[in-house]
Amino acid sequence: MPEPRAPRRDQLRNRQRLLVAAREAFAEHGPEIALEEVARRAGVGPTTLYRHFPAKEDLVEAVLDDLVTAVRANAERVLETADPVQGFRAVFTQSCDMSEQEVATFARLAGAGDRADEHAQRLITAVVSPATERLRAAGRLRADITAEDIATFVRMTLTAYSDEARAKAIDVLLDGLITPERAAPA
Amino acid sequence: MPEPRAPRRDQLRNRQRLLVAAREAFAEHGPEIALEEVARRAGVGPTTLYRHFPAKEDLVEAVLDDLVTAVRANAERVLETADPVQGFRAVFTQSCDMSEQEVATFARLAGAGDRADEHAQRLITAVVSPATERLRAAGRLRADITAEDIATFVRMTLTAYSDEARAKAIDVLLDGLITPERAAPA
DNA sequence: TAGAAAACGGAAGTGCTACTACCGTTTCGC
DNA sequence: GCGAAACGGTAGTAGCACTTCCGTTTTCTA
Repeated sequence: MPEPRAPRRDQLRNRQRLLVAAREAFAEHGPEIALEEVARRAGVGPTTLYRHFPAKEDLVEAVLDDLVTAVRANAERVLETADPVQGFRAVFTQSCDMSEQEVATFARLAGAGDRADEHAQRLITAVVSPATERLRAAGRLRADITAEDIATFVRMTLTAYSDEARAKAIDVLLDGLITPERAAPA
Repeated sequence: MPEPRAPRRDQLRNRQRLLVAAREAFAEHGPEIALEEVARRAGVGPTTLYRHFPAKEDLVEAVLDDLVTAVRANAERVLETADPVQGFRAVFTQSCDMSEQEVATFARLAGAGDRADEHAQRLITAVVSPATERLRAAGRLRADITAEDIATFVRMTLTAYSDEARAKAIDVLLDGLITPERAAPA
């Protein structure tokens, strides 16, 4: 069977423009904004938008992917240098502490329907999994806590109203999740 | 000026029917359900629904009020009998641990727009405030935590996916929020 | 219990939005 | 340069929030 042809440049360019426009539009107006407005901002026709993202939820998921990309890269970099506890703290904190606009956008999108919710959960789980497992291997993770749980906690903190409340929640959760160092094993 | 006439019986009855129907409908289908369907379930005409709740958000807020009523009564009863720490634990836990259906409904509604979000926050703050202040007065509340913060935490836990993850979050948060008893004061 | 006041039901209509279908035109890859 | 693929625009469908109008029924009250 023949190799499928590589995607055209204008296709990639338009997809990118749509993602950027959607991200901005969602940040300003939330997911209620009309898709035609997103298309107009991106400088493409409505049909092009629907060609790339057949349903609104597809666009929302793609924007969520976009938002998480930077966070994930950061998490991987941190894990290479920090010890398990500090690495976990950093990943957990900065997964919760994206820029204020990003947090607002993410929270609004993650609450925009079951499908977006689940997608956000999957994305965050992938981000926090390595740091969580490393913490567990070091014997410093509270018992019975899974990476899924951690992702849920992160997602929860994103729904906090103020940065202040979010910071407090992060603090309390971290305190409870990281167990104290035990005496050196035999 | 003359006393305004008392509300008619059919008005009150229809309002109640609408609230019950809306609660069920929201629980089953989330807030996306069409209002005409809610009216049909309640056995009233669409115009009657709009007379009682001019905007969909008004209906959502009213249902939230309804859902919180039982929880609040429970909280007040608990506070009269339990000591500050146990009272706080009970209020916090059962504010998070409504019946599974109630939690699902509440979470879906509380995420249904900014206005619903803020309303939910206000309601929960009112419920947890007394228990929080009593815990603070007993010197057992973590520093810098306000009743608003507690309400935020409770609301956060409602967005957890599974009952299991919610239970874990409650556990971790309670551990972090209640400070250990200090030596007897001078 | 009569009569006014108020709530009701139904139908029709507005405006917005997600999404589809069609089709001539432009842009790209080979 | 040629064919395939993506594009843009227009028109249309369907669903939903919300409004208006109006004749009918229910309820309160004197």
